Amino acid sequence: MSLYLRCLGELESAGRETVSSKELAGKFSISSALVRRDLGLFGAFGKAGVGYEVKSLKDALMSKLGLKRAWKVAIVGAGRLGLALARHKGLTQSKFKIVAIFDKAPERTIAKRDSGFEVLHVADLPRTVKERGVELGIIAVPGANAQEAADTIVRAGIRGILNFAPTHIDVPHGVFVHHVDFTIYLENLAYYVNEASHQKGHSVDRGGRD
Amino acid sequence: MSLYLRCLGELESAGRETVSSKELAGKFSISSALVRRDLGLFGAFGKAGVGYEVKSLKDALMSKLGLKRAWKVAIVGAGRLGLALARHKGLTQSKFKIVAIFDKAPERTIAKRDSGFEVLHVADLPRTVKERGVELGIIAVPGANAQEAADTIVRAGIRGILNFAPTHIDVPHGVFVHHVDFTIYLENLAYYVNEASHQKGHSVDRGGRD
DNA sequence: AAATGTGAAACATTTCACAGCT
DNA sequence: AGCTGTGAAATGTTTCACATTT
Repeated sequence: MSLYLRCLGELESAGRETVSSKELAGKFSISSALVRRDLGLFGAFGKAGVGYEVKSLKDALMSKLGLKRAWKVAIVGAGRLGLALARHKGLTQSKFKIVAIFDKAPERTIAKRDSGFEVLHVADLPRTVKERGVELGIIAVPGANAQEAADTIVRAGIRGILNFAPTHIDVPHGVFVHHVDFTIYLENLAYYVNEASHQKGHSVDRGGRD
Repeated sequence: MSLYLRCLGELESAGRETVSSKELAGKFSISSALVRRDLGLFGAFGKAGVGYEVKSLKDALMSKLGLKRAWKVAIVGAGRLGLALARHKGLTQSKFKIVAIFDKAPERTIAKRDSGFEVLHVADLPRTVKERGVELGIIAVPGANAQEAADTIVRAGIRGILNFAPTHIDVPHGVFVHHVDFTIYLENLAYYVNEASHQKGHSVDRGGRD
């Protein structure tokens, strides 16, 4: 639930000192009780009658989520998507630092005529991962090469993978994968839009509570 | 649960005629009973002693999910990400057809020197959406412009949005949004990797059942 | 007065276990 | 024999409601 974190960041830069469970609950359409329980899992910080101190709560969450430090990330696949991710504001402004980009054919990627990214050959991956201390990997290769890419980075010692290829990848026990599948997201949207147009007046968001 | 659909597609192209709930369950590490219940929601198709006929089950799912026809999609934002999505194999090979790409400054996008995508000005969006019958929208603009982009496409009549900007967007009731936030995905991975390295031998995947 | 933290209730999801079909 | 479909149990999640703290 790092959504809370995002929210706290916004509140902090808006200059807020404290926030109540009720207010946080409102932003996600959940009950205030659930917010209190969730935050309780991180070792309770609220003051009765006042709420939670934004700054220290954010701090506690970041500790718990392992975000007090930067994480080094490598991208495999320097095609359009890989390069787009490398320069995506959401990432460049986060705790996640892209420290290397690999491709099977670095000399043929658009990185050359693009903004001068240094794209390394996958053959250099194991060594580079070790040298630069890479901890997470992003797979942005075509589906047909995804498993191969996964095998390579797992062998290099990476234990967290964000997979953008439209294919399921198998990894050994102890390695974590999050699969980002655009098509599935669109299918879900299509489903809801479809339903909504059939049954008029139907609602997915049950409206506010509390 | 369009994950089943993906699975059935694979089975079909592998030439399989039937599949049991047990086999499907294995692919997702859930119980076979749950698979049967899920599929039951779509109006039961299995034959006792045999299993489900792959082809007709896939067909039924596609009907239910509104995927018997193609869906027309527009992308707002012709930056690196927008164009990468437009050409992404996962999408181009799906039921979702990108029929227009918009940008505030189409003449400055890399589309010109790129593969000759026709990028339209956002001013043309309302008209084009109507003319081409666009039903879903993808937002691939910087965070600062995301809300503005959302307002524009909602006003044009689109009711399903896939948001790639690292910002929450507000939409009226009846419009569906799926937010794709790379940073949150990485934060989750970081959390798991962090946990796993602390408590040795910890497992997230409880292992196979059935 | 306004909020937290939490036991107990309500609700939702998942699995067990088995009758019944092919 | 092998599988489905489903009541009933088990488990997990969310909310209610209230005693307690500032």
